[in-house]
Amino acid sequence: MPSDLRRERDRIRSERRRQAVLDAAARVFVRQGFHRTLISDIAAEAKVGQGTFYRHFPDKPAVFRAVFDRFAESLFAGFAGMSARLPRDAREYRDMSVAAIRELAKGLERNRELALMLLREAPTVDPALQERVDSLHDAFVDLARGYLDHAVAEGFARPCDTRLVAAAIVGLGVAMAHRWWIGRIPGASLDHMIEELVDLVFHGLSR
Amino acid sequence: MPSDLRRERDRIRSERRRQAVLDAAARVFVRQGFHRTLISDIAAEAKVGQGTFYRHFPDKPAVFRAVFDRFAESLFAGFAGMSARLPRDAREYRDMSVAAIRELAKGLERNRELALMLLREAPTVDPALQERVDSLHDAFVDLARGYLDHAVAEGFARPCDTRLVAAAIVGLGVAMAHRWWIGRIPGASLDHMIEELVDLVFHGLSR
Amino acid sequence: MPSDLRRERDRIRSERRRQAVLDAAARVFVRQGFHRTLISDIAAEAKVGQGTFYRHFPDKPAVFRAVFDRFAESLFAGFAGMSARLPRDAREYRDMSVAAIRELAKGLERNRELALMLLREAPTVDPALQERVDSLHDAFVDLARGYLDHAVAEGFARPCDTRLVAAAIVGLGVAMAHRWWIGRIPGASLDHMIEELVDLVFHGLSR
Amino acid sequence: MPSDLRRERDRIRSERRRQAVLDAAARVFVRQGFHRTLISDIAAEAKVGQGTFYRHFPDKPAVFRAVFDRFAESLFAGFAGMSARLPRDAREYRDMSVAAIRELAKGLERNRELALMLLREAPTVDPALQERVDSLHDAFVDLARGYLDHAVAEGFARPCDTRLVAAAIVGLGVAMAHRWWIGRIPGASLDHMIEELVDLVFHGLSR
DNA sequence: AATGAATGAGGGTTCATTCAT
DNA sequence: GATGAATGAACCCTCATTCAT
Repeated sequence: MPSDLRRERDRIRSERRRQAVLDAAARVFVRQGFHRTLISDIAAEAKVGQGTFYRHFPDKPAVFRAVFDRFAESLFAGFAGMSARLPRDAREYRDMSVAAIRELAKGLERNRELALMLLREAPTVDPALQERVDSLHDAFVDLARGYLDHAVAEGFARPCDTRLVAAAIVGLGVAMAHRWWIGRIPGASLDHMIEELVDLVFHGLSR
Repeated sequence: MPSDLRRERDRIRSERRRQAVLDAAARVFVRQGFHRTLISDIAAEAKVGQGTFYRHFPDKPAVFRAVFDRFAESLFAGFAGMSARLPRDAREYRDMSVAAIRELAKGLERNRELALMLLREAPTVDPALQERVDSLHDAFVDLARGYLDHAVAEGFARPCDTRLVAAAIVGLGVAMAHRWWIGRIPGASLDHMIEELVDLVFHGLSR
Repeated sequence: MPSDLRRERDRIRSERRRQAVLDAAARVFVRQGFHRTLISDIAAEAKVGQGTFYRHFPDKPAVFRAVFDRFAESLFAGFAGMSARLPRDAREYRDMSVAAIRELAKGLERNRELALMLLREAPTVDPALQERVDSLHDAFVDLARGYLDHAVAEGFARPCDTRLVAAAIVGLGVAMAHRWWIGRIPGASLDHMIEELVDLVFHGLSR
Repeated sequence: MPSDLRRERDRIRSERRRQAVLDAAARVFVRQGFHRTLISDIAAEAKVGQGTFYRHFPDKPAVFRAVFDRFAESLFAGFAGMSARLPRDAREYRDMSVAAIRELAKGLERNRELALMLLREAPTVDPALQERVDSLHDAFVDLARGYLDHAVAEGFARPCDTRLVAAAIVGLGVAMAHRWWIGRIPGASLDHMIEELVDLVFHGLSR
């Protein structure tokens, strides 16, 4: 049945188009921000007609949401492979944290402008987007809290309100990443910054 | 030629009007965000004609900037009276920090929605606004760093990269305030949160 | 009775004000044209408040009309003294024409920018103004025709459709004045131009 | 990627639309003048949306300029075929002039309202338009001067400042056309007027 | 009477969305 | 399905006119 073949080919081509528009949208959003971006800018960047944009996305917030979600997924995908082995003492715990954060930072470095843009713009796009940003944040807090609970249970860290501390750690991390990316942490290497921050926290949690 | 008296009375009345428009703008921005706010919304909220808006502000970004600046000034004004006495030991240092932060938090509580809005919207209004947010942040980092340097000099705190740590503390503070305000730190009192965070940092900086 | 005195003084002062606004309006119209001129421009130029403008003129077209009428009157006033003696031969006729036109030109030279502006702008202000420009033109045609009829009657000029020829002479005159003022008649003295044109016409009307 | 055929068809359709908007603009300008005409008037007259106007012209002065330029071109196009043969004596010269002017007048008769409007409004639209009107005038003066120089060289006309006289002739012609069109030359046929004027000038230039 | 702040209708322009080809 | 011209609602801003002081 050739029509099935044809249909499949069309589906693939359509999906490729959608990705192209999505990529273009991400680039333009990074360059101009959400509110200064016109549908025609995205279409032009993707080298398709404006009508084609509407075949793949119902409106501007929708394509922003798609950009955001794709980024969020890639972020978690980066974590999936990481949490392999649990540390056995405080020292190992600290070194693994440094390594993990370094890895995360390296991965983000490629998309830092995208990440910055999403952090900046998402809360003003839509209440829905605002919610998603907060949920993403929560997800990281939950992740951190899991590690922290383990550390407390194993006696690597002093007992504390782990939910609160996890939130603090994530908040600190996001804030510092932000300021690092916008160049407001001058005269320090990324590695130095990471070590200093991890030390601050580990020291702060030591028994 | 109008009398000086008349001119002065007009100036005062005009300033009152300007404040009324500014207040109205702040309320509408909080309610709807910058981008969903129309000039006509602001004028209606202030109960003046649209033309009156333009007598006092050249455009929407300008009134936003004015709202932002007024808030930033009130923020610093709140600090002016605080930094009276320097602490003489780590314990006093810790207690004073808790007290100061509590005070700050209480002051912000009244304007929390405004603060949230500014934090959220400012970076998408204007490159100039983005810069101002970052500078405000920097100002707090400098402030924190001053205290920190003193603490290290006096031996209350271990030596460290005070610039980095100050940035971390401010970042952590802003992030937690943010999450507290949006209700993502459930089941904890403000006082508990402040103490827990101050302890984390003080512990992290103890010798 | 002091109130009569007072009333008279007020009337004089009001009239002075009116003239000041009128002068200011003329200057601004010359500088910017009718359509680019705001009431506030006129008030500022006259150094009075906007409200004062409306005490003396109901709106913008009205003040333009007043500027126009004042100019038209001064134009005719200039002629009043001129038409003293009628010429007795063609030669005298020609010399008197040159002298009269020279006089007229000299008088206009002081107001040439005003004249140009009125010529340019009046037809687009108002149908009423358009009509007034045409009537002014007609008045000059009638004047010219009177002279012409006399010249034909006396045998200085060949018989012709004097209405048509008078219109042609005035049209030619206005057109040349216009082009002279805007600098499109380069490399000729005013006197040379006048003589050349008068000669053309007198030659054209000679028997 | 659209086919060449499609692109060509679109181009033609777009050009047709542009002409429709241009025609509509000319009609509305004639009816209401430049300054009383709204973009929405033009769009309504052309039976298109306001947005469509902006697809073809950036603003109101631009469409006026286009109307003006199209008229100016058609004016010159009318002349192209005319200046075929040069006259061999004064009589022929006179008759050819009458014929040419009659032809020109007939051609203009169809567009007399447009011509009047352009003459009236152009100088108040834009400094650029003012310049264009003057240049158009100059072009006619140059044309007339060419004929005049030839006439003098051949001895049909007496020596004179041909530039000045050419300017005078064109000025006279434009002024009379204007007054003819607005009905201020009552009781004379067009032909009579033309002959009378040509005679005046020819007589004026005869040896 | 003079002032100039206040007003809001008016009009230019943009741009998300539709739709004929 | 793809295109981009067409649309017109939406919104910003101006400025003639009014009016409280």
